Amino acid sequence: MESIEKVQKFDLKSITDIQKLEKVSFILKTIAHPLRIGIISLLVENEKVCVNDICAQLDSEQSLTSHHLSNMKLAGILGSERNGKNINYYLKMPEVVDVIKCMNRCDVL
Amino acid sequence: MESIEKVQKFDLKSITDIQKLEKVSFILKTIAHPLRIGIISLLVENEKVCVNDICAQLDSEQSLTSHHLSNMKLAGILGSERNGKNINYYLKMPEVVDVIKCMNRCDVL
DNA sequence: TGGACATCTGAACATATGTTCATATGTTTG
DNA sequence: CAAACATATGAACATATGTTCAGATGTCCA
Repeated sequence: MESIEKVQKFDLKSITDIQKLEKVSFILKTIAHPLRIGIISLLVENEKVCVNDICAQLDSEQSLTSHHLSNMKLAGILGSERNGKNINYYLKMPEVVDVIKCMNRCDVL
Repeated sequence: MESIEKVQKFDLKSITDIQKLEKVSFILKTIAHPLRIGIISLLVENEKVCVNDICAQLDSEQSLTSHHLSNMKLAGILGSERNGKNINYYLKMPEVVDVIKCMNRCDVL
């Protein structure tokens, strides 16, 4: 798909190759879920949160939340560190917050 | 899931309810695909493009491209208008461009 | 060490999404 | 009106994703 490189002519200067297009869409796909956006939102105000907190705040199932967290961690969006019995998650890719803020500005929503 | 409303305490002021969270994730999910991002990129420089143009620029299949286009149209991201034999697509939700630009700023990519 | 707590993990399943193909629709022009 | 062109559409399929459940793992503390 060499011709996708032509995209770079069209003003999104840093998107030059298909690999980048795929990385961008991969990240977007990873955060495109209500619960995940909820989690990221929590991480805007709170530097770190543990699964328990998230479940309490967002009224979500522990196991499901955990699955979503490891998914986002795997994708490089979150990091985690154990603190005693708890495991805290933090934002490793702060840019995703801007993405959500962008969308949030959307009139049509 | 009433407690998702608590998200609004956490700095993303305009995300107040689960419906909004779902709308935002719906839009993100809709654009999270390499070809679709390619199409949106084309629409940054070119106000309108037809399927034929897209297929030529992005080296994509006509039918597949058409499916993606109608999907994005259905989601309210694109609009279309016929011009003779061609059907031109245009951006109806310019905010998605900012989303891609945000991601593009991401170091980690 | 054993029990309570916090979290993860993997299997199983339901559902959604992307892709291909063959064909239909609409438009222009000779 | 027929042929050529541009595009849409629907069925069928493969694959990816989200969810639930039951149980495993790791940590703390009496």
